Amino acid sequence: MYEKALPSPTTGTYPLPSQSHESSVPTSAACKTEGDQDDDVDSSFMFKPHMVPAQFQGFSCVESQVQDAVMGDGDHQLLPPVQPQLGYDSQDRFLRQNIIRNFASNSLSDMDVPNNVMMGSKGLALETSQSGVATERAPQPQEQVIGEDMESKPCQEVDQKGTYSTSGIGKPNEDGYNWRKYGQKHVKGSVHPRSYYKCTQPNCQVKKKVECSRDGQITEIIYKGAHNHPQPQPNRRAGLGSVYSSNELHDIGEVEGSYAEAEGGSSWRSSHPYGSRDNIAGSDWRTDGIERSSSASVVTELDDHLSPAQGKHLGILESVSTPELSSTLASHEEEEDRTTQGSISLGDDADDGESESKRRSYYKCTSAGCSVRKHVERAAHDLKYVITTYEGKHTHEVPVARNSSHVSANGSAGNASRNTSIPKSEPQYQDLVPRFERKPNLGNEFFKPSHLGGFPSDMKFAPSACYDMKLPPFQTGIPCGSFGMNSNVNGVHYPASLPQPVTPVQPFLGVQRPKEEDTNVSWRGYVTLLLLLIRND
DNA sequence: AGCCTTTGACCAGCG
DNA sequence: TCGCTGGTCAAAGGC
Repeated sequence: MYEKALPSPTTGTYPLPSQSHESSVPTSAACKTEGDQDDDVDSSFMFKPHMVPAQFQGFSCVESQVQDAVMGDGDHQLLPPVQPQLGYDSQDRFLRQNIIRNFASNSLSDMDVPNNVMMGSKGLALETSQSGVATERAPQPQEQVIGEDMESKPCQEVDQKGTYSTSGIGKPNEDGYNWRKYGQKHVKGSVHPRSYYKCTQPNCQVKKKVECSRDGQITEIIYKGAHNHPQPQPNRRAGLGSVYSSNELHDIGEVEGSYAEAEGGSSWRSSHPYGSRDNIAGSDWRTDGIERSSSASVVTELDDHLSPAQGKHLGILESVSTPELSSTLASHEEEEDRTTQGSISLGDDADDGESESKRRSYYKCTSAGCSVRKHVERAAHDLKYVITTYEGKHTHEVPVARNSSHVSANGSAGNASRNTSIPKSEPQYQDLVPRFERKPNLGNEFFKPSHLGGFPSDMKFAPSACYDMKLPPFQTGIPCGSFGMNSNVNGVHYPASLPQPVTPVQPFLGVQRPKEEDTNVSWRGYVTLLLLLIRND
């Protein structure tokens, strides 16, 4: 089971909404290769074709093509199999497995989505930084809408009394420890019941609170305390198949994903506690706390008796791993967060890359009345992959100011006045030049704005900013031209108009940060670049 | 028999 | 002091 763990914490794991209004998107016909994929969602970080919403199929198609280009063997696995590795994010696995179950149990037809719910506009953005193998994520369910409907098909069992039953859904012991449920309450302010678990180890005082949505997804896990014992062997009757090393738990609290990337020309609010509450690079990225909707949020409460050193270690885990971010997103609240949230397993040697890979940021569009969200995360399997999931449909037009500005190579934005918290010189990031001066003739529906961030198809875009691409620098110093980029690789044709990046490229190990100029239209650049990079991966 | 979940009751903190 | 709320206890029952 774990040997097939998905490379991304949330890939292929969300119930997929109907995509009623995305009829313009090429579907399976154009991405037929997707249909050949293995049904085992665990194995290959991919989606069942019938579960892929139309708009995602578009991306899936891109990925398939890309994968063909990369692998050249017809294997449409989007990503290489993930080998079991010690220290792999247990939370990711935990959530992943949980979500996988839901994903597997939910087809599009199973979703009862009210017409007034903009689930159909959920978009999927493919982002890549260097090697360019795109990752994709299924849309996150809008728990507030779908999950609330008891009349819809709840994945979570509801017993005869109408109460929740957490049994069989995201077993709380899937983090590798054995837990005994000692209570359940319906807390105020949450639509989901909260279950209380204790570690079954005699002298272990670790507790955790788990909230599950009706569709069975764990929306929140709060750990309290630290295990004083090694992880038990997975021979218990419950939680079979959940084998997490004890040091995986150190990741549980690490949802403090803090990189953000502004796109769509909209303002975003990060739900991440470390999120870019500042107007990072010009977009209104704000944090609004732990996201509790679709994908789970996991917060670890540090036990009171944690030593200062331990607490310090936590801070290291969350900040040092992403120094760029710390430099740009630090705030007094961050310090506070560090003291209240963290990982449990304190003695582990946290791999910086691994920690970084688990950083998961949530953003909300700050435009009034606009409920669009996006979720940016780094794929767990490979830090080079950044996964952005869009949820909802913008109800407003793209802020003009953000479309009309360009970013200089050093990251300073044209609308620098909005970037008061961000150093104008941003060595970690740079535009991938050249910007497109004209539209790449992709001729692909996938790149319609409506599929890239949920903007209405009739959204107007500022041409001048259409193809700005914001990508992190590459370290290799190898000009893209040396990658042998051409318009036809492995039989995959790439539009001749695709830009030929000429800047040195470096592996992206940092965090992408939002940029004001990252308009929705720049996503085209992302996708285009994706193709370019993957060809030369 | 042991372990677990369920669930109503109880307790403590807080405004 | 009271009511609200979150957290915990413990009996009952299931597996």
